[in-house]
Amino acid sequence: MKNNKDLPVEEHSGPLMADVARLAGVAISTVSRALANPGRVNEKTRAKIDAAAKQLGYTPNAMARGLRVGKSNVVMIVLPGSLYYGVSQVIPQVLQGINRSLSQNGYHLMIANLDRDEISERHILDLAFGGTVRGAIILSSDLPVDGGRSLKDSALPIVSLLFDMSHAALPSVVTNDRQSVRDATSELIALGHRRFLYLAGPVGNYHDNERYLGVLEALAEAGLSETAVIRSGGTLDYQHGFQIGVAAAAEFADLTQKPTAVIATSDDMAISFMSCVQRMGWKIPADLSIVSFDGAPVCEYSSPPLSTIEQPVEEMGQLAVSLLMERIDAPERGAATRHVISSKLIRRESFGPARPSI
Amino acid sequence: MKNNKDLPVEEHSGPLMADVARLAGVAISTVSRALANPGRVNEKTRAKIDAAAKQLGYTPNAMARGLRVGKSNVVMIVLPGSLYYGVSQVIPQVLQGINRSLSQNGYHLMIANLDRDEISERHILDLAFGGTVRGAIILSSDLPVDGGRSLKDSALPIVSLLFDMSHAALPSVVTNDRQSVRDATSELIALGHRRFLYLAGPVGNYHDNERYLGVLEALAEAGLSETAVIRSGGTLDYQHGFQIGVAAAAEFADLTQKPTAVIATSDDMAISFMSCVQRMGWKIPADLSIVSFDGAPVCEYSSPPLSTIEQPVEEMGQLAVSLLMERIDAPERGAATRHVISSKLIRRESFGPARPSI
DNA sequence: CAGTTTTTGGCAATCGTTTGCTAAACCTCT
DNA sequence: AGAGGTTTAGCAAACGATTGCCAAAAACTG
Repeated sequence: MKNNKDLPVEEHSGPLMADVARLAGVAISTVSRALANPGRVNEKTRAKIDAAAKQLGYTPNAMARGLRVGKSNVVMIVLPGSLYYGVSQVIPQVLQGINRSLSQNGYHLMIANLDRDEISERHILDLAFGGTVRGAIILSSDLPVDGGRSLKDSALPIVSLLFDMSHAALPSVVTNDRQSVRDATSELIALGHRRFLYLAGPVGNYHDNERYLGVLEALAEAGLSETAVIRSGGTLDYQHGFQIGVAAAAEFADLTQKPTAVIATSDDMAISFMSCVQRMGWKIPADLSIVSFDGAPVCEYSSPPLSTIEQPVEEMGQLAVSLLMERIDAPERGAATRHVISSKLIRRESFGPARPSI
Repeated sequence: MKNNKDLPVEEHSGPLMADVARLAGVAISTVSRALANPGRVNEKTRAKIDAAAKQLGYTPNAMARGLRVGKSNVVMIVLPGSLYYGVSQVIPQVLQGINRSLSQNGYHLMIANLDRDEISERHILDLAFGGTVRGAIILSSDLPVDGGRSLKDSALPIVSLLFDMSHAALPSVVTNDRQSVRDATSELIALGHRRFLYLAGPVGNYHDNERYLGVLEALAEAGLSETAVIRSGGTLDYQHGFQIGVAAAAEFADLTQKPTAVIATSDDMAISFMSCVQRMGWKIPADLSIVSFDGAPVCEYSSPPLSTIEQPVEEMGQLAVSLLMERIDAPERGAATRHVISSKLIRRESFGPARPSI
């Protein structure tokens, strides 16, 4: 094993556990036990070993360990297409929170982008089935499939974030999209608004569904008809939020009976919508109230400052991680619970009482 | 090897290469060669093997392969603290571009957050020295150190992105911060501006240095004194861009001799500054011209639309990846080249001729 | 059909660590 | 000093793939 015959160099990599053992004057198995198990080795020798390891700058080979014990310390996050883009900052904040929590648990974060193409799906499945990752957090309503393999029937612990996938047996961490939009809408109704414009995400999308239902519920509760709200958009993905807002502004300009309040499902849409509509001469909030979703920091600095429903993404990310840790530690496959963390409306100047008449 | 004595179950993981070999009726070494080497095996048997692999849903174990061949297919990106936050979207776009390029090269992306604390530095070094990652792209001007280990003297191929670290023997991909700011400043001078306010990033920061130098160079070229520019900020990190802008607005209000043009080193600062200053009654661009840096999409929708120097971050990310691939393939340790990709000023309504007099 | 080339099959070593085992070494306490 | 209990050494077998080697088999060639 250590008879490196007559090969003088071993440039390939750093010091091995055998080197540490030799320097510390102990057996290799003792080193292994000292570094991994807490109590199985005497304190004095452990100190000796630690010193030797530090002196050599020894770092255990993660792949060798992973291969042996059959597990890795990597978690992957599956992100839909380019959900980056724009301003909403939801994804970066999520990454931030998740990465921090994972670090504290001794895990690393790997990014897997779920584009529509076959190759990215295969990559994700390779990670999942190739033993590279120990668990996954997904931000998408459909799991990748390739050939005979599917994330769904992998033994990998998975937690869904932002999307409610508890029906698919995945523990899910979501915000109360519907309720928070419903509350916001009710508030607008209380301010006298009776006609609404809803800026939609892609039709069929979980968030768009929920938020729109929130609007409808508020209307119903107030005894208003569903015709009180006009849907705009629905074809583009959230990543094209700005375009959606621009298009919606044009649509708004053409309406004969103008709504007095706008509910946007992302800050991007709201920002570009507001900008366009102001350029056309409408006053916010005098002519038109606007409320949007996400809670991007920039909303505070638009003119007027934009009211938005803030998602506690960092907190959600942390919860997702701790759920994942539970699943990893105790792989009992029951109880796909749904955890809701409430968003809250940040009230700013972009909305106010409805204009008396239109 | 395959005499699993009398253990009935092997739930641990999916099918092995041995299973594929058995199903395809070939030897295990043939399977290995078929899946890795392109030409070493007959086309017919390779097809048989592929079919068997697909039927079983076989995925090679990445850690076993990695251990054997001594390399992984993971690249890590080292991000400074929480550079996320805000609106500038530089980081998310960088991640996007890098991840896409890496995927095309068969690599995966791992995120390593370089917070100030010791634990995160250790994590990064564990990744580097533990054989987990094959290369690194860093977005920071200082490399992590822990105990006797330092990224600097690891054999890991590293490429620096956004920061010029060619002096530290790292190939670097940067934009022409200085030149682009200089050009923008010159343009403002040509419009009659003679007094400037510069919204600074943290003092000592590479980008802040470069961009400020750009301003100074433009002033010098026009025969103006350095006193023509007032620096504001310099204490907070870029992640607190909004706060910097707010503080700068207050500072601006107190100035007895007002500048007529503002040069901000990030979009965040510019946005919050503009918002505050407008609220105080100043008109943009009539009273004050503003130009900022980054090229966040949202700038198009502020009021007035914000002029900004757009960094081609996606392109820079791609270049960084291809440089890294070169380093990986040919680990000759020479030529730490510096690659510059030009940013360009996007002219919008936030700047114009200087107000006749102040 | 013999001779040559291409393709496979087996075998075995290897990557660096973990872990079960037995026996030896050490320590503590009467 | 010997009993009883901890620790450690040393050995060896994993983990799942890659790879060099040689012989066997198959496929071509003339």
